Amino acid sequence: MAKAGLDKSAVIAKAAEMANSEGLDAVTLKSLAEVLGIQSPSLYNYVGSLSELKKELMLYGWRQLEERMLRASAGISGYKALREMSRAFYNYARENKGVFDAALRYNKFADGEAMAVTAGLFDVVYRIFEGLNISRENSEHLIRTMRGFLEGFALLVNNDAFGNPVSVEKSFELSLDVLIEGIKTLEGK
Amino acid sequence: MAKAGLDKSAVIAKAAEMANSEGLDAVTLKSLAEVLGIQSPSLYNYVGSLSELKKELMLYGWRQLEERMLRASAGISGYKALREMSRAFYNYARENKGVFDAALRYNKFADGEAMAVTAGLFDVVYRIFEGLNISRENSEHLIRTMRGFLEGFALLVNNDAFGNPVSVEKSFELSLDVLIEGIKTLEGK
DNA sequence: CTATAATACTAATCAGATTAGGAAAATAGC
DNA sequence: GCTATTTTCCTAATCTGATTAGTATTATAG
Repeated sequence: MAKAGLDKSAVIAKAAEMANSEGLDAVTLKSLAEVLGIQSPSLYNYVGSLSELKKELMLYGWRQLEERMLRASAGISGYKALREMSRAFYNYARENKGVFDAALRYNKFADGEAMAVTAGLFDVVYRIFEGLNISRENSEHLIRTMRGFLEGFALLVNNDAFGNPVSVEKSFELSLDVLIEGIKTLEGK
Repeated sequence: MAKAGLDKSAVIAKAAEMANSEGLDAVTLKSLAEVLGIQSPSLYNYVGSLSELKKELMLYGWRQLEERMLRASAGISGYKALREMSRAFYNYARENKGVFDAALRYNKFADGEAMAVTAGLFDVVYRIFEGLNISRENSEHLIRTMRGFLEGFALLVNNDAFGNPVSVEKSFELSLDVLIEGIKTLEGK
């Protein structure tokens, strides 16, 4: 029995790949082990349990999302930054359905880990709102507005929940327009 | 073996109750059968499988949501109606975590059934936007904006994903303010 | 009062997670 | 390079919960 030369991050990465191509529920210890060429009990050398694996997938997703969003907003500010970050979020969700699904489903604040992973992101968004002359308190509310919209919209799209043929891309852009116009009324408040 | 006097809707209702009190994942055929006082294989007289049961729970949720939202907007129009409907949605999600969770997770358009259940709701929302002199095309986009926000925000709240102590109720109200101000810029377009 | 359908049950089977115990490969320290 | 330790992997076994098969009993239709 030659060793497979795996490590924890390789296992998570393969699980992410599977989740994206076949759906989060298709990731079982059994199926993952098979793809990795080992027996399922051997996976316990890398993760403590299936639910821990899913949690790792959640953190993996938030890390990648943060990275993409920070990159997207680098060097710009104001509404343009907000828009670019939002698009980066949406694009990631579209291109990584399974991981995004995990990011949402296991997005419990309880354990604090997810919070730590995205702390940098929050800082940037607060700074954007600061630049727009929006009070800290309102920024806290607005972050929730944006999170709610972005996560909900992406979830709906990924679930094919929008039944009619109207362009989803256009809906996303118009939604950002609407949100931004609304946020403008809070400048200086 | 005296018959339990069950029927499909009683089974779904009990499953809903369990989902709300113990979480959607706590609803298994085993646990549900136990609560109903029967053996788990007997459940197959009412539902075809566990996943069918979950789908029924999803439809059950959308039906209740529709009913509450229609009631909330009866007799009013415009932004007031939009606000009341949104609050009804939010309150339902807060008070029925498990069922709401099912409503989101199984909210695939694919099978059309979910669509049929909420068709009446859509009609009303289109009418509200019509009353605001917003074009049909923009209404289609705006419904998606609202759905995205409402579903995402409620999901985040239910998952305790908002880590800081700022009032969530206030965030919800301010979010509605922002959305409505944004929508106002589309009147007549 | 019978024929049929509906509702339960028990006994099995199956899939997948997890645990236990042990062997081979890699690695650390000498 | 050699031995002790750790790591990685395996097989065998257990457990939980879904699902199927086959059967008995209760309700209901006529």
